[in-house]
Amino acid sequence: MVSIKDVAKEAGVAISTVSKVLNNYPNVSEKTRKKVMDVVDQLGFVPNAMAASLSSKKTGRVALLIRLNLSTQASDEISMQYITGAVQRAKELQLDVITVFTSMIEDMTAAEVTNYFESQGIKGIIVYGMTTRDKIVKKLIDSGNFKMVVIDAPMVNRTTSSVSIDHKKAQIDIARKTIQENKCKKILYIAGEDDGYVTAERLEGIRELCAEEKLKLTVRKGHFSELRAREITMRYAKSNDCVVCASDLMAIGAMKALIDMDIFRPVCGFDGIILMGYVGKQMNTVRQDFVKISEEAVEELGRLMQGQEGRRVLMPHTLVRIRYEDIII
Amino acid sequence: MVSIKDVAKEAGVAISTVSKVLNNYPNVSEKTRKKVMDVVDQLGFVPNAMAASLSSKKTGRVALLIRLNLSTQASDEISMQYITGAVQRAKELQLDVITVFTSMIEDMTAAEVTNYFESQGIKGIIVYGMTTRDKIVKKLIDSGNFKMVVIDAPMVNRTTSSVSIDHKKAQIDIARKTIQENKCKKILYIAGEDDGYVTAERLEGIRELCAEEKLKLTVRKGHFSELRAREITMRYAKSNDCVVCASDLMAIGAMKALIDMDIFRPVCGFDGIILMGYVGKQMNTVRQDFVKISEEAVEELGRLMQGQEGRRVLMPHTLVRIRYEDIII
DNA sequence: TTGTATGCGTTATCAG
DNA sequence: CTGATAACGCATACAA
Repeated sequence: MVSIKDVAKEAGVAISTVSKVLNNYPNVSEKTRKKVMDVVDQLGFVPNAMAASLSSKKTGRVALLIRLNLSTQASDEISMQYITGAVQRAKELQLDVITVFTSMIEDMTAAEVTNYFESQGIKGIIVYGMTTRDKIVKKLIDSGNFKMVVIDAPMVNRTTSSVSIDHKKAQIDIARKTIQENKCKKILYIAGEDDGYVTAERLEGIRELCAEEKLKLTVRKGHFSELRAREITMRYAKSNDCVVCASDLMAIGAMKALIDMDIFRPVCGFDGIILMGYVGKQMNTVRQDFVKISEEAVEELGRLMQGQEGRRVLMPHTLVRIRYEDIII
Repeated sequence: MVSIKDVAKEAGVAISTVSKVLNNYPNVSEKTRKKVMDVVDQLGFVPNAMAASLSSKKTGRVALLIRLNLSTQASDEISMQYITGAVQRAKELQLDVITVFTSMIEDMTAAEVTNYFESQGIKGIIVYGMTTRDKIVKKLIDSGNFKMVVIDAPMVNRTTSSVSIDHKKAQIDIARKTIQENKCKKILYIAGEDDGYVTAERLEGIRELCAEEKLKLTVRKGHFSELRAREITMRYAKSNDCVVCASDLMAIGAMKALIDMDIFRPVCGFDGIILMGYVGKQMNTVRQDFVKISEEAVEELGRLMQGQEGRRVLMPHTLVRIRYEDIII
């Protein structure tokens, strides 16, 4: 393995000079800079990241903390897009990411998790799918030991930023569109999980809309489960004229139930997953760009690691209808 | 951050002694071992992985080299399961993984990729979705610089193992089952991509079966594309009585085409993705356990890193029918 | 502007 | 069995 020493020798300069060139120090003559860079290119030298971080106490390592909800198709799709966005942007920012699933740390204490991450040289963490019950993540955030970015949870402090779409507004937008298109009066809302931060925000949205528009609102908890949504629809759809769901998966469950019941009710979902194109009936849904959200999270983490303070970052959403013709490739 | 020095001081021994305890060296008295371990637990000490690998020249870092085919639902699901299996097993084996997409290295030379991985302390690589056109990966394998495990491609040498199901046999199994159940005589086979290793193996399987059973066989290339499969089905299904597809996605495309054509032909797929449950019509398919395959790949990589030679590892497959009732949660 | 020397947290070699 | 001490590859304060 070619080291900085080899480069120094070959270029006829001191190790520290090579280091300075590599790290863009100001006080290096253009001549030596070029000489060094030539040798670097010639030898194909790439600094040993381990040694560099050991010496400088700085690393570019960040962890992606991902909750594997269930093995539903939907969450796989979303998780993969999160990972894709993060890994790509990280590469561009010269960061390297390691992927960690919450299941792997859930039997550790916060101190153990901290030690583990620190031993791995991890300086930043992006949290996907945090719930109100995540005590360990909460402690990590409060400790200030790591720079953190939390997706979809309103955690902000000096070392923590949040990145998400405006869930409340998105829920209002998609529900209003669906309701207006079909002139609905009685809304069945199938909500998500109690412990999800987004559940509360979306619920607030639909409540506000229904109050404003003087619509009758029935709320049931679907726990982001397709099956539960199906059951709820079977039971309550007849006495309502619209089914608003807090996730696409639940919207699919509801729609399939309606088909089986042989009645029509407009249904809208949330997330914009491709699966929506396979159900047969088109539905309105909120499209979140999970890749972009994750890219932005990495970028925000980069800013935090450069000393900036935590803040709330809002990402745009769009209203779409996913058709089979659009997704088939 | 608590270091080995702190532990040594607290335990009243030398740094080297602590190191020996940590690395299970033989020549340490039980008494000092316990004394040291107590302090380790008490201080919550975890060795700095960077420093350790810098010193020992050993690391437990492996890279997952993943090809993002297209943003089709199917490949997201499969990729995510690969990642899940790898990350989980890696954690158990005390390895840490970094995720790399082939798109990120495709504009580099093999030498650059090697330098990059070496600079990151990566000793092993698992390759998912290698094609016959992957020159860089091929060079990586031939160079012997890394221990490698290749999924679904028959690359084996001293430092390289392959892990996969028996694609030929699986294709024969699923096709035979479908053909027998429906007493078919004329088979339309929609194959995958020319540059995929599995494509050739599966094709060999269906050819062998048709020759053996004296069935008429028509082969068309679907390029793993749902749309292409649809088009092929539209054109050739009427003159055949069975559609065998080299992937579930193509099977879905074929089935939807048949429904639109309003004719019935038995269709079978390959992979066992959950999406199959959403199409309405049940189909036979080969189920691959991608999580287990990836776990096995990590384990095999571990063996290689411990000095064992490369070999071919075959994983089991099963024949299934995916119904909506089974996947809804 | 360049070079020398020290240290980062470990492992490993070699005396004791 | 235990303890100094020299690497590992690099960054950096300081000297030249």
